[in-house]
Amino acid sequence: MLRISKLTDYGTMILVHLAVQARGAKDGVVDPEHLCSASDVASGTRLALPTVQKLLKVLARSELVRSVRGSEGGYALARNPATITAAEILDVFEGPLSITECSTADSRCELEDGCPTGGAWQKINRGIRGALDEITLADLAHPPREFPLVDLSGRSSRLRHRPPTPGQG
Amino acid sequence: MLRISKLTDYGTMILVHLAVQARGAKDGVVDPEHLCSASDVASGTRLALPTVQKLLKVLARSELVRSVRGSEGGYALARNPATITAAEILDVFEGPLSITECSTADSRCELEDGCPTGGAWQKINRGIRGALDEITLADLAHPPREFPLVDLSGRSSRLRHRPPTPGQG
DNA sequence: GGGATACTGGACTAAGATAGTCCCATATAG
DNA sequence: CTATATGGGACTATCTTAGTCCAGTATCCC
Repeated sequence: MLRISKLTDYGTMILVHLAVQARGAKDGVVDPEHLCSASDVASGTRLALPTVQKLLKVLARSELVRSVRGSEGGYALARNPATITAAEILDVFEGPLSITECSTADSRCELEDGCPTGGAWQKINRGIRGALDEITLADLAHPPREFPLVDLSGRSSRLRHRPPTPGQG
Repeated sequence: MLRISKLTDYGTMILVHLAVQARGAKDGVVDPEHLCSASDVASGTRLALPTVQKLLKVLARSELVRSVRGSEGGYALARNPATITAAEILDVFEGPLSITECSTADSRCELEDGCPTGGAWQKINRGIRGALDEITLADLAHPPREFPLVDLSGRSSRLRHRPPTPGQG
């Protein structure tokens, strides 16, 4: 129906990984300052390293992730996961685009006469955004058991992330 | 942020056009049986004729539009616009896809351990769908002044019939 | 200071999706 | 039979996406 790109999906996985690491999932010690290198994240998420590097660069430029350069450097969340919303995450990766081009502020509609739907799409857009504002990264990073999981079928219905084959090319 | 394709947008315009025509906007006579040819729709919406033909074919195969072949044939809405939701419209053009591939039933996740976000994405998805279920084609076809509020505090309520907005006219 | 580590910025390409057009078959009215 | 319209696809340029790679810069540690 409505889609986000794979990269956005991967980026969310990365953020979840950072949140879990800050929580100290590995050794039980909570450390919000814990830095993860791109390699750490790649192995932790099983995503391809170049892809992870690319996405972390994007994240570091946003308000969501901070970076430390140099040896012993790495990435960490810039804010508490509970204050990072799904809407913000999507904005980082997909830009502030709306579901239709006309819903953005700076686009001109060449079909105004034949297009009496603009207002409605904007309404829909706001509704969607409202839904996305209600979910935080902390929610995403929590174990899924606490969530009302909808079992769609007998099969595994979790997110499918195909690890990009590190092809030669 | 989240995008629908241009074709979906065009398709919605076409549906709005059919709804307005059925309402008798042209000559003031309400006629739900009024057939519009693809050419009519193209000139009415100012979209290119081949594109309109393509989209009408898709619509005719759905439950939303019926068609009559042959001379004097054409297209008309198959149901009352108040019973056609935005979610249904998107389903016709974009398929029943969710915002992530894995939110659909028949996809398998190869990285279950690294992907603890499935439940949350589904929650987001449900919220979005709830917003889309609240808007009907009748709403889209009405002047956008007065509009029903989208409440997505809760979950998606099933198809909800809205009385035609009395403000029109 | 020098080397190793790790982020920064951007270019590049292969693959896929999208938008748009066109052709021919089929159905119906007159 | 002919004109009018829909039905079902095939087809192709174009854009977007996903993924990789390279050269540069900052920092730590010895």
